[in-house]
Amino acid sequence: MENSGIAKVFTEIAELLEIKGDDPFRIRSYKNAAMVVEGLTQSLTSLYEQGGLNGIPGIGLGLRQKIVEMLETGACAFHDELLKELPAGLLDILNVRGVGPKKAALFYKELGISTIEALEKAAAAHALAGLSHIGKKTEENILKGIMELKTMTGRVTLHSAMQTAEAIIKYLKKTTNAGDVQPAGSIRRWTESIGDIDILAISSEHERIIDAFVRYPEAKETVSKGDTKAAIALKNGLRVDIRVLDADSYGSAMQYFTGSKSHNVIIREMAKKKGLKINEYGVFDEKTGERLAGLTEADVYKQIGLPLILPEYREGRGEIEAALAGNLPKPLELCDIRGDLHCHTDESDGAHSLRDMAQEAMRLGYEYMAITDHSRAIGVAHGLDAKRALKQMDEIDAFNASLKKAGKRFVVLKSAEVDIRADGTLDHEEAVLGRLDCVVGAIHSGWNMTMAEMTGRIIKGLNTGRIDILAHPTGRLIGIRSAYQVDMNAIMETAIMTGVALELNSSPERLDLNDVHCRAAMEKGIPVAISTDAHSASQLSNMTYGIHTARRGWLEKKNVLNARPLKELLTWLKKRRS
DNA sequence: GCCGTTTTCGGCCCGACTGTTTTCAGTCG
Repeated sequence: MENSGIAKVFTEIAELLEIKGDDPFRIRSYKNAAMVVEGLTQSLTSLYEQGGLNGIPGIGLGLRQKIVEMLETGACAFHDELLKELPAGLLDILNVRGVGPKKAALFYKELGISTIEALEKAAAAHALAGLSHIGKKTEENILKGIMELKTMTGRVTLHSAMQTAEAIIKYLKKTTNAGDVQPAGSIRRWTESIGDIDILAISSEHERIIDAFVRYPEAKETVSKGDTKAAIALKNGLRVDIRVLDADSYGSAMQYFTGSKSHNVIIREMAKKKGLKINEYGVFDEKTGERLAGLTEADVYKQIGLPLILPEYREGRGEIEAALAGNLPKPLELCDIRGDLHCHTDESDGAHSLRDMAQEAMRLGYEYMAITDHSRAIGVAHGLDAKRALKQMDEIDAFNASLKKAGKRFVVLKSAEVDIRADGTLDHEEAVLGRLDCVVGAIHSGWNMTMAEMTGRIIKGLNTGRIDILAHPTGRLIGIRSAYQVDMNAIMETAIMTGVALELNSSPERLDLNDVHCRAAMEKGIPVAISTDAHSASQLSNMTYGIHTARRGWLEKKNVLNARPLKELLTWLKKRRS
């Protein structure tokens, strides 16, 4: 079993125990374990083989035994037992907004409801009202919740959520006198996809802000509305939460509202041990009630003996332990990037010429860029055959010469995004490969290959010794296409052996490597190339998404191939060719 | 079920909003 499968079992156990009304703290342990497993940089299988299952925080004896059981047998007896007691359909019912474990248990016990369809029927027939604490309004909300589930857009890319958030913030600033309105939550942590948008507004006129918010023209309905918080559902299906607080609570409010939940739970536990209480209003002495901090986030962290932890690190994945030990990564900055190593021109499927792309790269302050047009296997992208590739290289040489003559300190690297064919061979001949400064290998076909086939294909490609960077290593498109089946651990081991760098593709639809893979690469000492895969000049600025994803993976400047100055990069490339 | 310079037993984050109630349970983040 893979980590994600094990995490899913733990989540389901937690949910089933909730429906059963089990000990809430036991439930929390299972939920926490699911998140811990999800954030591990190594597969549990390999940890188990190396005897490394001990010492994972949040995984004690009981959970460890269940992990071993799942690795050895592929199933968890406790999970199976619970599913014999309770129908699996109850887990679906929990996805209906407004229905939690208590109501699901009530409907099941009293009416035998165990599927969403049955729940919908019962609500429509007014069979629910009359049960304890259930009235007409609850029935309406359940029907609404089911409708919402059916038409749900699901999660959206960070990029799309940011645009929506910006529009709402602009509207609020225009229509009210809010001092400060900012995105918080997962947007501020730069998670790869967003389930709902969180906005924090600082103002003393709470009511005015809330009123304006629920009247937002793109809002389909008001989900909830109170004195300090409200929620709306947008016409596009996204949900937006707002919280309005006074200026002196800015730091604590931002800290609270940025999350993540697991990070905040740890922070508050730490505070409690120190006799403090942290909420969105500030940090308080638990005994005297005296307010000790709240104006800035740094003050909040300082009260519990921590330095300010950047939002990207706040996932409850060891950042607090690292902060205590003074081992937090030095945050990567956009200005650390010296060049882009994956860009297309109108020679293949890009929109702009070599010259236009280079000019934009220079404007961004880069020292270099690699032009990586497709190889011929990508027919739809007008991929280059040997003749065209060699001709493009001549053009790049001439262009570089003209830059040098003009006194410009900028170099275009002769490069290509070469397909690794289904049989593991490369889609350019030696005459082309031998003349390139930098070779980016990529998979663009055969999505249905088995894990063994795909992994073998990529490993064979890397073992040709011709590939310098493996582009978008898992091939996923966020919310559109899941990653192909591939053993990333084996790929990384091959990358170490062959000295190949892995790409963090900064396109908001890709972000591939993802954060967890980035961290694994960092731990293994594999250099990561943060590239945009730009198909137009403006897409070169997608680098920002790569930077923040890299931060989420704890990458530092020293881990990033294209944070190296040109001279060092060329030395690295040359060494690989000798 | 986890965890420990207050504890190996007894703790385990915190608050807002809704709908159902006559003071609060359930849900959510």
